[in-house]
Amino acid sequence: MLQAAVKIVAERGLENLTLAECGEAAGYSRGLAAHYFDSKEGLISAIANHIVDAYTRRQRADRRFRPGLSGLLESVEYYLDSGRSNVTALRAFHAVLGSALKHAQLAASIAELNRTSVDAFARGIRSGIERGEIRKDIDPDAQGALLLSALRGVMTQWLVDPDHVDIGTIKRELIANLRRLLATG
Amino acid sequence: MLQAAVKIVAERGLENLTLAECGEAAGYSRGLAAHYFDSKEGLISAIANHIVDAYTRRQRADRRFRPGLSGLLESVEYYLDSGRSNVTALRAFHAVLGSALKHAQLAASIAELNRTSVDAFARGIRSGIERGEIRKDIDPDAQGALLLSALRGVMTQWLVDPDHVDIGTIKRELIANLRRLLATG
Amino acid sequence: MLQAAVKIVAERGLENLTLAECGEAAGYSRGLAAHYFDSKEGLISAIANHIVDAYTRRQRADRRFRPGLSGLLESVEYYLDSGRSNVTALRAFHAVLGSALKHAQLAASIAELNRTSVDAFARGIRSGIERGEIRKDIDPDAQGALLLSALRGVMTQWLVDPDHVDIGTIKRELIANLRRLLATG
Amino acid sequence: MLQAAVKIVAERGLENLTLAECGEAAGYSRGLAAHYFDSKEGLISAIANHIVDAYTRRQRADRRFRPGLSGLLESVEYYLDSGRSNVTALRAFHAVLGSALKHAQLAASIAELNRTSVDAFARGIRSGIERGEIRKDIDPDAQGALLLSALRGVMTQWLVDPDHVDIGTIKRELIANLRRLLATG
DNA sequence: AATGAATGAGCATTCATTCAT
DNA sequence: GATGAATGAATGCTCATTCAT
Repeated sequence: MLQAAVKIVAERGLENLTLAECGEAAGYSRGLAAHYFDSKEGLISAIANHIVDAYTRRQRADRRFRPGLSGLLESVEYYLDSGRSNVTALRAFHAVLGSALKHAQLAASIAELNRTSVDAFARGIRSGIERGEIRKDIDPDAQGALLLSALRGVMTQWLVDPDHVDIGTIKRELIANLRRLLATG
Repeated sequence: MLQAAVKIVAERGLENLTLAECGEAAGYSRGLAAHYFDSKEGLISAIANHIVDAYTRRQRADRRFRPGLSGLLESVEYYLDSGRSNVTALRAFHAVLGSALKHAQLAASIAELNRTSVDAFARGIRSGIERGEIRKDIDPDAQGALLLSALRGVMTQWLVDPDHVDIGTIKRELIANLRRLLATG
Repeated sequence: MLQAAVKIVAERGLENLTLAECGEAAGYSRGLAAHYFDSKEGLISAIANHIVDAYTRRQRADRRFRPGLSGLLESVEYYLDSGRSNVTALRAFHAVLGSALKHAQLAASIAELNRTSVDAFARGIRSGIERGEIRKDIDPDAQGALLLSALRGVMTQWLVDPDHVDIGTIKRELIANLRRLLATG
Repeated sequence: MLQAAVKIVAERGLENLTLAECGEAAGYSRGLAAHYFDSKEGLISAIANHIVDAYTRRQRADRRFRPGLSGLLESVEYYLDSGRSNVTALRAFHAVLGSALKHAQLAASIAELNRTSVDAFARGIRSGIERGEIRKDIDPDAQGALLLSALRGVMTQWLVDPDHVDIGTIKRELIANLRRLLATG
């Protein structure tokens, strides 16, 4: 039933999903979603977690982050490519991100997701520093926050206007930026 | 009446605003908003435009973008500082951004806003290139898109978790990044 | 709309009245009752007060309590006769009395009604004492409570089984009781 | 399971008891009550009978009605005292009485209960008459109905407003009334 | 220009009921 | 004997919408 809901969330957002529609889209009765999730809030919470989990799991399941600068750059490329090739999951994920501020419960788990994501980039940067591939005079945490912002922001712009946002060009430019910014010597 | 609605949108999002509440919050009757805006969609459209206008107007009203690299860096600083000092407007603006995908009408105007914003940064970069302050081998449009992404993304992370996102540090790091990336020589 | 609801309450009780049915029974739309009374609780409260008011108003509107023992006996007779001749109002009134324990709000106003009703009988007794028609060695308040109990209890028994409860005989017996109990000498 | 339901009925009334809650309150599954009682109506019927039985059994179990006037007065005292000392059973019993009018099935058994109760008092009176302790010129059935009304009505008033209804005083006054009314000579 | 009455659709929620273990 | 999954109807509640003034 969760999977059936992802598509609806991708199309119309988290709060426009109704309990009845959720049950019917999964091939069950109108009342089943309410029976399982107890309340609208419970449904939103469950769906949101599922969407976030599915999105982040995909990022990591297919490929392990490799250490060092090249691993970081690969993960950046992969982030942009996988988003572009799976629009439904991307839209659903961004719908959840956009609803975080309206639901205290969601805000907490999105805040945690953000910290985890920033941390993953920061760890990649630190491993590059240890290897001598990345310069020491930068702040890994701040750079991680900026990198996550850039990646999500590019996808946001692309979702709202795919014809005028060239992910390919932007991706190349971002990779070049990172090389210039981070690479030693 | 528009102003009274901004606060509500900042707190509960664009679609959770009701026509009656909108009228009453402005000190009028429950029916006035419906009378003015005809329909819910009309209200959403008007409020969204007002929020976007108010937000972008603020960015430009106080100060004119100065040309060249230093003007670009100033505008970056100003973006982050003004967002942090006016949370209501910031939340309302991001609420509108987050609702863009669910409303075809909104999507068009947000897409235009994005193009305009990216363009403003791109023009700043080009003016820096003309002055010889910014290197030539970068793509001004892609860099504009990345810069806008970074700025909005940082504010998004801060809104959802202000205690764990240090805008000051990130701002310094971003400015340093831009100097390294863009400056000639 | 209140009047239309009384009949339903008399037939099926206070809590089995639905907002939609209430509006339709009054010749309006299904949603009007909710619009007027805001909530189910508001409806119950309004209807209950109206039923109690209508019942007690009838008791006093038609005839003023006359002072002294004869006035008291007249009011006792009238209570039993008017209940028997207006079954709908009686059933509605007893439905409200029976629901008092389940609704804190109702409990308070029924408690007040009880005090007022007991007081009215107590005052009648005291006026009889002053006139020398009623003996002094009784407790007017306790007698008032007992009298109210008897009157309501008789009607309750009659409502549930009209064929086996002979109000006429009981009324005569009650009047005779009161003469023997209260009369001086 | 029946016992577990009595408490709920005492608190929230007969029809606000749900089948699932009934099973869970007894420490079983949500579905057991439905399995035992088949339907909601079956549950209400069973619970109501159990409550009435438990209440009347208590009245008679501890003590046998003794014959004559003194036995009658004792039973009156016991009715008021036992109700006051076991509020849950009293509330549950009155909840059933109050629901009688809404359920044809219940109405029949409550009508029978009323006849039986009135009859018990009438028999007590008749035994007093036979002994020469109670005057002959009264109607035992009507007096029984009035006595039952008084007892139940006092408890009803006390339940809804225990602070303003003094059962002790009323009890003494009622006993005195009965002596004056019924005693020969 | 502004208000308020009235409507009706949409949705969350509760709960009796059925059915398969 | 007992449990749990699943259904669908009933209902309270919110709101956009319309209309009359």
